Amino acid sequence: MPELAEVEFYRTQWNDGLGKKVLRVALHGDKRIFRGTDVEGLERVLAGSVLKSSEARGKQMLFRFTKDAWLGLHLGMTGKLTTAPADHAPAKHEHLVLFQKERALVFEDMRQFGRVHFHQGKEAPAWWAEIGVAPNDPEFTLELMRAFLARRPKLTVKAVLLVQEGFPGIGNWMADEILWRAGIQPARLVRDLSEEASARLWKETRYVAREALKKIGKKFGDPPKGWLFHERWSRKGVCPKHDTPLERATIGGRTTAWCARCQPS
DNA sequence: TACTCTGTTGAATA
DNA sequence: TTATTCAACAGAGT
Repeated sequence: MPELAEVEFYRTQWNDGLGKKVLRVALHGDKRIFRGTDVEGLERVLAGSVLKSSEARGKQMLFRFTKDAWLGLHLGMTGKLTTAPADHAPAKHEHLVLFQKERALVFEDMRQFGRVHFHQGKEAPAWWAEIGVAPNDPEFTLELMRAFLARRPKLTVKAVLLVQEGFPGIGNWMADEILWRAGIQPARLVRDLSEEASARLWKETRYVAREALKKIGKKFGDPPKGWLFHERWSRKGVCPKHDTPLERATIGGRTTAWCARCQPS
């Protein structure tokens, strides 16, 4: 579930803990979300450190602590960040809990497609610096997007929108929303896009990213009325513009919904 | 009961 | 190097 805007929303859920010390760390260190992570170091260093700040880039989040400690989080498909009372007992899927005096900062992830990174150093970890420019960033220019498309000519447009190096933060529902608004058939190959079509793709990518951030990033909830979002889940979904039934297929390995009338080619 | 579906992604294979 | 497929996981729905 968590795409660009939802990630931003979840990031802010730990804001109450900013400037406060972590007294104790509870975690399920054998879970998949910790794969490749120095769990022992994470536990030892974060206990006694103070949460200083946080930032989101695409679907990634980075929390900065004192002691030069950095906690990177990815929510996968079912990850959530919440807070709980200080005496909270971690539930089955609450794999990482940072206890502070007044509250517990909770990371839960039922299906464990998410990920926890721990890093200690003056600078942010290398993987963080390498994240691409997200569509809500002013640096996400038409030229930048076209340069990325040029390297993926044989992907379908639907598939290319899901490649995080080029479109950080875009996930399945946002991709469908963008293509519907841009009037592009999702199974179209990238190399067959006209100049005009790629310009529309760029414009709508930015629009959907910014609007979603505005509406969902602040206060969790559904996108505005009239978005394809509200129709694409249901078997009986119809195009918000013409009420024509939506087409459905697996494209780029993912369930895809589109309107044959709005997106003929 | 058993089988299918799911908003992610990254490893293995071609 | 780039594209495709499948598995990791847990639960809900049919």
